[in-house]
Amino acid sequence: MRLATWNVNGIRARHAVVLEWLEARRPDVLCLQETKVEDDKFPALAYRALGYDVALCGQKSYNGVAILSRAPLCDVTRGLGDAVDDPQARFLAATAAGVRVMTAYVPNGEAVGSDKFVFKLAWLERLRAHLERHLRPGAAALLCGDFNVAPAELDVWEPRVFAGKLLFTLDERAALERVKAVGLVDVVRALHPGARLYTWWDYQAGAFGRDEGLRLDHVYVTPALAARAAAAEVDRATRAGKQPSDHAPVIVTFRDV
DNA sequence: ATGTCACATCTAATGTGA
Repeated sequence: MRLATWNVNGIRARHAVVLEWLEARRPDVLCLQETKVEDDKFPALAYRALGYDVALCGQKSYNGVAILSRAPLCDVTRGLGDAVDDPQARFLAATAAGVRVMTAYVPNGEAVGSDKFVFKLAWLERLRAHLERHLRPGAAALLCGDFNVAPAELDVWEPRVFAGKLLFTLDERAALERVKAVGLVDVVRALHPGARLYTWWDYQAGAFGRDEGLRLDHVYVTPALAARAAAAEVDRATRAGKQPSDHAPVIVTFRDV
């Protein structure tokens, strides 16, 4: 299985780019974040025409996640399924070819210490609790998406600039670490220890040209899947191309899945 | 230095969110 995750920053604004990319790269599964559209306005027909099944969890204007899969999707669940009354469309899970695929768009947090920052930390804890309820030891499962957290110094272009800043605070990194600690492996980092593999660059100030990026998009997998991980890449060419999202696709290949 | 996008709204310039 070849799986990709991509924060597209608006599926309608990115439709032509995503279609062209899908035709060229043909991943088995593509998880999308920040689709920014209600489900009945998602351009699902075009993806179905390319042979992809489509599962959606969207809303008007903001957030929104989707899973596209060449194998039929089953057991689709939307949201974290806890007691919190939360209208934000940020989590979707479905099973594709026997693999439980979960995708998340973690809140950005706006500013350190803000209400949205507090919500972000609480959301990560809710995500951890969801995984604890649903992940089974030995299962083939993965959690991918835009986590809006750079886990380590290697994942920010200048650690001194980012110390204590949004996306890199110790609180955010600890909350993400607790998610991972349910029993998941950061498979891109496992395959590329020591590599600078940014996935997001600010649209402003020529950040991409200067390679001033952050690694915010991650693929976490169970040990069963980690053992089958053969390759991982960040598709920087797409970020460099026309009408880019500010995030690049991350692609992971698993053998015998 | 601010530098950019996407989306919504009293369809044109502005606010919100990232």
